[in-house]
Amino acid sequence: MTPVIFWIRRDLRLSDHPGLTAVAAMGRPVIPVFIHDEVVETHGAAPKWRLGLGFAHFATELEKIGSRLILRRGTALDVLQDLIAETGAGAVHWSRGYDPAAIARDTAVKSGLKSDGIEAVSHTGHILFEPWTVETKTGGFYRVFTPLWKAVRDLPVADALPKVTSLQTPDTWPASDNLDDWAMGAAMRRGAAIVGKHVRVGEEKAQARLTEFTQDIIADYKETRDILSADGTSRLSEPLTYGEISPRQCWHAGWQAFHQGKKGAETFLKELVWREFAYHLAYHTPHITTGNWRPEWDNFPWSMDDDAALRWKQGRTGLPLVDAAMREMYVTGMMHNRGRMIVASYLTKHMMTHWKIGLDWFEDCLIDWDPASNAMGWQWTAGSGPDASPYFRIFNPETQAEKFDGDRIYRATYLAEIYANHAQSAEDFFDAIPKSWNLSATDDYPQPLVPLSAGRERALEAYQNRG
DNA sequence: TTTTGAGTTGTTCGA
DNA sequence: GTCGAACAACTCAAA
Repeated sequence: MTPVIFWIRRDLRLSDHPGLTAVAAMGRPVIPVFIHDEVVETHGAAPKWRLGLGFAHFATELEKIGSRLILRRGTALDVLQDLIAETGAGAVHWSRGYDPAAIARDTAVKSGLKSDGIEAVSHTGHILFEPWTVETKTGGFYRVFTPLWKAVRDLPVADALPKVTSLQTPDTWPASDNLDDWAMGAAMRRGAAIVGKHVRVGEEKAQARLTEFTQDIIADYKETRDILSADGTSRLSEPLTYGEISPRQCWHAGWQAFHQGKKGAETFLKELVWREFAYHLAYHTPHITTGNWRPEWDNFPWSMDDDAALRWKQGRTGLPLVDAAMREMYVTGMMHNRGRMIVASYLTKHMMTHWKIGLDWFEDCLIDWDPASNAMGWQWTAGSGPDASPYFRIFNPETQAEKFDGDRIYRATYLAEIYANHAQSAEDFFDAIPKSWNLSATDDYPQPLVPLSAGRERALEAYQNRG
């Protein structure tokens, strides 16, 4: 009866957890371990900090069912080999990842363990449909969203599994690092206390949000999800990122709402499939996370990380809606979906700045950062990605403000220079930012960094003449 | 193999 | 103010 190591990564839940359910059923002691490994090492400030909150909370959930979460730091394979030597474990199980960094790490771990004679098993759970199981009629993977949606929307999805309520414990627990020593929030110079007011950590809150969303919000989701100041989106991206809720539970809840006649549910289900699409693309074309998905964009005259890009990061472009959205992200760790499109369009089109600058900044700031969705979203906006936006689709931040923030509530929440001390969030921004930015709430609001009309014309011409 | 229809999220202009 | 067309051409998926 040798112990089994369950390697926890982005699957911080007890409900509908195929891997954990499988090891619980093996009748052997289970040692859950989280490794601060080579992938975690590279995370941006906010995702890393939020991940720390996530597994600290999950550790307490494991303790409630009589288990523990062992913390170790180092290269994943080395740490696992050490733990196997210490505990006599004969197997390591984990939930599969699909982005290039996870795949590279896990491939090395699997072959290393197998050559040691250790059983290494990966389980499903992070996405709905395994990328290699969804194919076009001619045998390739989908490069366009709508055909993928039509292909998967009626596929069977297994029922959610019941919550794991007990795990056998080993005779002696291996030593664990002290979480505080890892300083997961060390790079959060923007003030974890401020962003901390907005995070929702753990499975219980995720389940409650799914219930609230499918009961009260989903019916009008198609319309209200676009209103910037409304509570009209699912806000499930944060727990989905860390596996605090399973996509399968979201899928079934969405279909249930749909069958109750809540029309907006279909739009929500499509959003879940967009998440699938991003992971399938990351799996089949891993370069999507690092370079232009369409190589013909490699010679486009992008600006890089210059003073203009800094002003975009600071929310000082002079376009109120762009700046409000950038500050929403800085203060809350989240940005409304429509805000993401608007700031991305302004950066890549009006400013003609490389999407990679935006991708990296989002990776540093977003508590719901997801490697696959972030890459797909930026390339979609820039036009360099699959199923990309046509070159002439350039968001006008003023028109968008009229349509989706007509009452100015969203802008007023975050822009102290224009809407003086209107809301706590505007003050929080100036408390959170680095001193080196040298910004104050009483500064004059700047003129537009790139005027809308001229910027649009310039982008249209450059995009048209590409290649 | 060839053909056909379609393709997340927009803006502007002119009738 | 409202509405349809133009903004391009190409790739993708399926028949």
